[in-house]
Amino acid sequence: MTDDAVETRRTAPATLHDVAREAGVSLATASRSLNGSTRKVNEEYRQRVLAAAAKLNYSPNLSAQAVARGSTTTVALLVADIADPYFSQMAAGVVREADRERLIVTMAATERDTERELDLVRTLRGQRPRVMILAASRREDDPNNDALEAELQAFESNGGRVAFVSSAAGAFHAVQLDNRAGAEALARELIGLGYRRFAAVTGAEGIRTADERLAGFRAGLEAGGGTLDRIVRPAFTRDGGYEGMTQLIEEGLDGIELVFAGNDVMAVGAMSAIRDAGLTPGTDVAVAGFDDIPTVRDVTPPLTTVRIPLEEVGRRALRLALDEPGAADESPVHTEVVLRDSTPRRG
Amino acid sequence: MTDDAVETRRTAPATLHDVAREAGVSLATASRSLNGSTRKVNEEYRQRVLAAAAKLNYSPNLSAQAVARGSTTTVALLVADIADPYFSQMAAGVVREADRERLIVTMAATERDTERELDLVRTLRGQRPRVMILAASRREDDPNNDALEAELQAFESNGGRVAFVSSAAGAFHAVQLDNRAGAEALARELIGLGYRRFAAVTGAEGIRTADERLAGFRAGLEAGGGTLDRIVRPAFTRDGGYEGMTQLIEEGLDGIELVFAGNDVMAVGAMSAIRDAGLTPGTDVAVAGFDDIPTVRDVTPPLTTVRIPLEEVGRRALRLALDEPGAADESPVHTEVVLRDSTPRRG
DNA sequence: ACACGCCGGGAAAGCGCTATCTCACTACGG
DNA sequence: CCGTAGTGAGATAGCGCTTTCCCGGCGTGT
Repeated sequence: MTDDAVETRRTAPATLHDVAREAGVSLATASRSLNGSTRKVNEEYRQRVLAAAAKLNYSPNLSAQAVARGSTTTVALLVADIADPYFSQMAAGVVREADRERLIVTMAATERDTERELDLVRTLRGQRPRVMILAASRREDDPNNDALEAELQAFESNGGRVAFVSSAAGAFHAVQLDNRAGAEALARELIGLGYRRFAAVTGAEGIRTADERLAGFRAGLEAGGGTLDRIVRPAFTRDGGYEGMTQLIEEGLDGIELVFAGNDVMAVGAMSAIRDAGLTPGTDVAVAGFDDIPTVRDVTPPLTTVRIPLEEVGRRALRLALDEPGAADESPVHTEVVLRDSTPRRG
Repeated sequence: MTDDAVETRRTAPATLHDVAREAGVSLATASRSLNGSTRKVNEEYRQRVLAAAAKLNYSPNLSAQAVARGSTTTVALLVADIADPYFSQMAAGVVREADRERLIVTMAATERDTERELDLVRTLRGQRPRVMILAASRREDDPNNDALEAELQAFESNGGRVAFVSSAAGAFHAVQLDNRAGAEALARELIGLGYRRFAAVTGAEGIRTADERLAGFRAGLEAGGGTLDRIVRPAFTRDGGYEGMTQLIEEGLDGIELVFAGNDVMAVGAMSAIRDAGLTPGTDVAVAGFDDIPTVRDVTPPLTTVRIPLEEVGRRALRLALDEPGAADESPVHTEVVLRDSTPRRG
């Protein structure tokens, strides 16, 4: 009694060869019947092949097809953190659009480590995906940037397509998020609501997204006569927001009316910190974020933020990579200030 | 002047053959040098091959490897909705564990459509993944269940591994979520806090997760002398929660002290509905959820819920599929009631 | 000194497919 | 009635790899 006898009989998957034999046709005919070949095939044969395939529970081996065809049906997606709503919303968009194109998405997380990112790009390149979408946040001065660019360049010159999600992506196509303009518009609106004295809680210097948003916000304030009195730069995460806000409170808010968080998860963390300090967000100190992740409608008070249509961003990233260069819409994604109760009009 | 001349020279990726030629060794030696073969290869040759590979920016074609080896390094993951934190947290766990094993994750979303799910399983089977993880919610009586089971059975008999995330998965391995016990424990605790009259807002009948949680909750109440006065069953989503709660309020809460939502996103929606109706969640009517997604710490008041370690669930699902049968830990995942301010002690 | 095993490189046979090429067969115009 | 285009099925040459299998060269024991 061998081990094999114990578990369910393990059989190799049916191959096209098996199907052809079962149907009594040649390999070529079987292949032509099962996937839209240009060649016509006698209807009777076709039916025989289809029946045989069904009978044998045939499932075409995508790897073999990829090797034979010299191209895959795969899209690779790189994000910083899958559990972060910012990225998971985007990923949902990519997956949805990929599905429409009957493409399969492989997903990896850089965990915000550029070394890892480079590694992942190298590995994923082995898949020969049609497209690689890089949505993980870029850092300005990273030592790995050059290597990454080289790797992607190689990928493109081998016929792959690259799409970034970011504001600028060097030589590559990108879905442009106009962080600067969005933050600037937000600042103006807040000034309009009567705020004058601000602080910012945002990610470390060098994270491009964080830098751009801060710069835009500052520009908007200056134009309107507001002042950015304090800036803290903890991690670009929910806990970073909490921590940064706590620090701000401990050092004394003295007069700060509104805290601008570099993204929504930070804003949410900041609100918790405010509350834990015995203050009321919105009333004692206003809070604004960026992204408009779903959660922020449900916190109290609902958060003022800059809306980015994240799912659409994901979809557009894929389209951008798939469509003929030129045909694709490379205009910046439309962002929009959404005022909610976390920034009440100031008496 | 051809089109080719316009864009960057498009060259085929370097093949192992190219590397071998460049290094002046045979194909076999190149192959053996570049991936941990059992066979030893002369250190000098090895270095030559490595250098050649680096020079040519060689990236092994994973599809070709898969065909030649007859096995892949892929894991397929099916979830209902990637943007839903419940699933994205789990996905993050799967991806992390997969990364540890140097496996690549391909991800698809069923959008809660069992037809699609079946389709996706069929497609993904073509990848010949080592593992398929099905985390999308099961429905009790779905007409596609048999076909799905057959498909998975075929996959397993071809040497693939299947792991479900759910309470029961027929013949397949599963990471068990003890929804029933969790909900029952929650009910007991709530009774202990002084609540007696309850309503439930949960997903449609037939969604196994929803049914089990409701049954458990009911059992807990009965044991403790509480009553479940009303049940509404909208969609199993945030908006469903909002809608269900609105309905409850419109029909009159008369005496209901606490609303149990079938999951956290529903609870969050319900809290918004309560607030939009001019009431205060926690004070006017208490709310409890299930899952403990990150968001619920940050809503006001923080939500009482049953904690599921979602990331761990994802990791365990992969381990379960990868490890030798028997070696894997198939005990139900530990759930834990987390009392927060949305259910203050009563009277 | 010689047979014998071991070591490790190279040739080559696949892996499951696709796509090109071949070729028997039909149909049709001159 | 023959030559010539189509047609469409089948044979086959790959695709980029891995992994046998073969074989020459070396070290050892007698």
